[in-house]
Amino acid sequence: MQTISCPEFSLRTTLESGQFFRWRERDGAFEILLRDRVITARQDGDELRFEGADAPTVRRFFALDHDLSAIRAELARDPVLRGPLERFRGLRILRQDPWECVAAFITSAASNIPRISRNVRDMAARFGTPPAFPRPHEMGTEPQLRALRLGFRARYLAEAARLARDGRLDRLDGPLDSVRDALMELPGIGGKVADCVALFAYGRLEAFPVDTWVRKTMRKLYFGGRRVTDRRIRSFAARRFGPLAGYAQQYLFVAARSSRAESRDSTRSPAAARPA
DNA sequence: GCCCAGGAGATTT
DNA sequence: AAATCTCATGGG
Repeated sequence: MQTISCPEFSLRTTLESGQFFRWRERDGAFEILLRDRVITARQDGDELRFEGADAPTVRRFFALDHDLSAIRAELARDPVLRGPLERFRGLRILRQDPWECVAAFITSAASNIPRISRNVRDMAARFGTPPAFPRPHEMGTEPQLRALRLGFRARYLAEAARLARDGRLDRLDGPLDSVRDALMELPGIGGKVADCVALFAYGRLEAFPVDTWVRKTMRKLYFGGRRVTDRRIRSFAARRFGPLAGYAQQYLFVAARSSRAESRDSTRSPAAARPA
């Protein structure tokens, strides 16, 4: 068991923010599957206690090198973000493995976080070398993936694995738009998933993934409820949040999702109220 | 039964 | 360039 200092960090908020799916809470600790490692971690204030990997690996994955105080200060210049920044204090953008991130977000199409987690777990159990997620050359065929109930995503995953095996995820750098275009050459990766991978795996903090929740909340908060194209939302975010757009996006995303959960909890009628 | 879900891709308008 | 359909599956 090791301990490292982790000021301005919330392990729980970060893991629960829907950017990474290979973790679970168990016996009061978090079990995190990082590449071929099982990391058990527990946060106690500004200290992170963990085992299963070395400190540099853990610091890099949790992006403890990001100056979150400075990021928050900069983004808090926008009054709209102050609530989310405070409420979800300590949320960081992780550094994930590119292929795992690609596979996870291909499955994310028209899905939801619990189901994505299950899909990722199923693929790992079926094709990987436990506890690692399958490398591209280990991935199953389309029929094998369909058997895991991945639906129309099965073909995308099988083909994307082939391209990843050919090195199509290697050395992606340069302007964000060129990284995006390179990612979008893989089937099942459109603009939104490309931005997720750029942000969560390639450390491109200026990427601004526009999903259904971000679209909804951006319309409401910045466009007077008018409907706008995703392209316009992205260019607005680039201008307004600059190189930290991705951080802004993640705080907006969790805030939008939590307000949904609250309204659902308060409006759902108890089972007893249902006619028998 | 209907609707929506961290969409993408193809087709139509 | 925007609107519309389809693609599978699961949960509310």
